[in-house]
Amino acid sequence: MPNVKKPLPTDAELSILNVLWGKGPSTVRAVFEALPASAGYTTVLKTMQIMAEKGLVKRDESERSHVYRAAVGAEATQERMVGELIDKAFSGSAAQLVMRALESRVSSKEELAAVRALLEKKKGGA
Amino acid sequence: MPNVKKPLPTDAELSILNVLWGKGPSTVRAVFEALPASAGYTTVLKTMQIMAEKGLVKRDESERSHVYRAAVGAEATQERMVGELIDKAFSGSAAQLVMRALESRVSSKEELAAVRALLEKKKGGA
DNA sequence: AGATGTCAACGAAGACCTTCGTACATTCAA
DNA sequence: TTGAATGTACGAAGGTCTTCGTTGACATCT
Repeated sequence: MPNVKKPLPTDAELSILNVLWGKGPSTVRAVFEALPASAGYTTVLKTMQIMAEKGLVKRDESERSHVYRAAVGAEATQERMVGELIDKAFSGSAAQLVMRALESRVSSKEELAAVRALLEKKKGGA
Repeated sequence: MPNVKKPLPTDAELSILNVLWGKGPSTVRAVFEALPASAGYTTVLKTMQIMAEKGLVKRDESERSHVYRAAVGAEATQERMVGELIDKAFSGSAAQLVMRALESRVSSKEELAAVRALLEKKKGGA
């Protein structure tokens, strides 16, 4: 389906995608109001227009207030961004990145348990 | 000692830091030749000069060929970069990033074992 | 109808990054 | 001493990203 390679989102674009992923299809105003206190309305609008050009979001223009929805998945995007960081900063070693993240950031018991469970699954599985 | 906050390295800067971290203090030419096939010599030089201004590297000018060494640690830099990604793309959850990395990238038995060992240490420790 | 508010569109500015041409100094060899 | 090689320094171009002012269309309220 994705016949064209979509670029990774920039910082501003990612913060907008986070809103769309959380709230579903939204108008520019809704996104603008959901954002902490960042930029002005026209800045958000402009960024979303650029995102539409890039294919990161789809736009429904049937109403006067256009409705935008994410055109890239959260998981796929996270995966690509992590992969990029692994290649750039960890010589391609996912395990190194994982250990650096676990060492430097405290995680709750529940989160650590989830990671352990995933590791067990990988052990048993492939 | 780091009285000023050093910015995170850009992509080109990070590739240079990777060389310095691996080979130790080096001249521009040595770095240039260690880099895959990326940019021209003056591009590498310019980038390293900018890095010196930013405080990412230190420069020894006592010889005609200046010798540069990394002024930021590999681990600390990796830690900050991972942290930034966690905040931007994973709502601050390190565990989520870890799981995404483990799911999407194959790791060797040894690497997975190392991650498990780290988790056990965290379990027993704090 | 006229005033007011909301919206998309456009253009441009400012910051940063990457790239490289050019200039100038130094070293070394013929 | 002249010329080639090697080095730093400088400046500028081209790209991307973020930001926002302004404009014109449309809607709504009085």
